[in-house]
Amino acid sequence: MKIDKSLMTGSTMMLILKLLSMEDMYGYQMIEQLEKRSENVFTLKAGALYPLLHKLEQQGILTSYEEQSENQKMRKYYHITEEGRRIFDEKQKEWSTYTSVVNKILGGFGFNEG
Amino acid sequence: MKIDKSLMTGSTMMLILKLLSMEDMYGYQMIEQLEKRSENVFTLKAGALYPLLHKLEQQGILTSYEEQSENQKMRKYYHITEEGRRIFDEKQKEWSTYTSVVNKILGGFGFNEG
DNA sequence: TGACATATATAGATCATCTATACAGGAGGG
DNA sequence: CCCTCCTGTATAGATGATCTATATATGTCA
Repeated sequence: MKIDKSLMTGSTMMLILKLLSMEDMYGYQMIEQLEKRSENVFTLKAGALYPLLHKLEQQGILTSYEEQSENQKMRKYYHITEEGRRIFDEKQKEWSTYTSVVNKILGGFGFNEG
Repeated sequence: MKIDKSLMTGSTMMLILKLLSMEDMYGYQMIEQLEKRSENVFTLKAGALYPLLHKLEQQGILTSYEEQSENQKMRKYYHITEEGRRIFDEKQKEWSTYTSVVNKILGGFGFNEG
């Protein structure tokens, strides 16, 4: 199922941090992983990802290092910092609050409740 | 708890349609309701709401009519159309898909899964 | 040779939201 | 009396995250 792109605004960074909290990854790999793990719901574009990674690196949330792949191609791996893990925890809490509030509203309520 | 505004991008319209699927409301009332029902998580700004309502009316998702309040002040009430209810159903399904996919990714997964 | 996948990168467009501001009437305090 | 705040709707311009399009470079497969 394809979903409205505007819905994922704000959760992209959290998902990237989730991936990196498990293992170091390079950009292209993150795109593939998100697509596969989400059953094609998330098709994050390269033009959105790379600027985001650069920004997170500038903010000290990620660090990067280069490594050659088997076929001699350069890959830029990203690693989450301690600060990054702290931010990730925060984002996860925000996500939980946000979704539970929306679900509560969607669940309906009587007119005399509040 | 205050959450990142970018998270709510995309769900605002759905929440407005949810409110209107229960009863006709005027703009200011929607802002108050969302704030109250969400325990201050959603503080939708007037400058965001009114242009959105106008757009939804243009698209045939809402209709509007004017009514005087007790103190003679004009209020513009909005009513959801059949088309609007159809769109709302769609949005709810998207929301459900989106959150379950994100939660699945956040739930973690082994490295040999897919 | 030509298309396609891998891999990173930037420029400019789009779109939903924000802040700031405007108008207008009523309530309350200094 | 004036100032501020609350109700109520509205628009202009800024912001910020994402998009599309494009660029570069190499490897593979037909």
